[in-house]
Amino acid sequence: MDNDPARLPERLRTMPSRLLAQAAGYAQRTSADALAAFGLRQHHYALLAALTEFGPASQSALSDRTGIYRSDLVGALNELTERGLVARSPDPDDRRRNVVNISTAGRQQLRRLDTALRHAQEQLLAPLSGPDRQRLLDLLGRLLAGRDH
Amino acid sequence: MDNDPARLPERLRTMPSRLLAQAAGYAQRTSADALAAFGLRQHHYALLAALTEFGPASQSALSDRTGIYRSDLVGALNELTERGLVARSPDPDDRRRNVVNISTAGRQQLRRLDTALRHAQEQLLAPLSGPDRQRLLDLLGRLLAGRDH
DNA sequence: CCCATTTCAGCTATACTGATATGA
DNA sequence: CTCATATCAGTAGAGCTGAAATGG
Repeated sequence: MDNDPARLPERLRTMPSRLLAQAAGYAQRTSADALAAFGLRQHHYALLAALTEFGPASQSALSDRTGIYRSDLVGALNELTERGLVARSPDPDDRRRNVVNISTAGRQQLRRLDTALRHAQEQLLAPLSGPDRQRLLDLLGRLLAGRDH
Repeated sequence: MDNDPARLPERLRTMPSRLLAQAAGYAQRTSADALAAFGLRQHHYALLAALTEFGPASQSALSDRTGIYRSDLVGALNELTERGLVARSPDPDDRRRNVVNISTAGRQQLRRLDTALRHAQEQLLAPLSGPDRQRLLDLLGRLLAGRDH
């Protein structure tokens, strides 16, 4: 039998990319759970956020503003449309495009999601003091700013 | 046309779980690329690491020691076996079990992977000073230590 | 009988690629 | 003709669930 405590190999325990992955996985799970209570996923939230903050946009612009691939956007927008949270209409100025608008219901839903996500982040960061939270965000920001790819 | 710089909604830019996800994604990509040069993935590395650090083990024990699900382990071990990096043999003491061993070639490969991953982590952390790297790892560790799920 | 181990078959959310039809 | 847009089809790695077969 294996009565050993579940040890992790040192190589894995100390690898920065692993630690980051674990922390991010935990964070994603926490946020995803909060959104799942509304039957939505991260893509949906990102789209609602982009639409309220920047106004109506083409799918191409939404892709740029959320980082969601154009191909994945189609499905996410279909789901938001089914739920009445956004509306797609053809752009009269350029008939290749759709103009996507957030609805009143979409704005209301976004407010609820904001609250739920605020709680999720709070729970997530609970082990860290205010200054430590800021330090963490700062360090992550600097890590990302230094990317080459 | 959309000549706007690719702005991100503030909600997304400032959400801790998003920042973490982005940093982790970048880190994972960097490590995965290093492993892909050898035709391997993270699961393979984790398994080779567990086998060298803790010695031969059943698949069940390997699952505990790497966090890889038993169902996913099967395929990863098949691939390692095909490449001659590990060997599976039935456990004489418990015929439900396989004993997995790392081969000499597996040990050699692991050394090469270690080197490649060391470079990847170095590149990843390049924007941070030594003390800042330590602070980041410490903060992530504390975040993970405070989990409830 | 119940429990552990391995394997198989499947699903999910996310990231990503390539092809196609339509229109600028 | 070339380029942009939206859509569709498909791939990939990783996390996860459930069921089946075998054996303790």
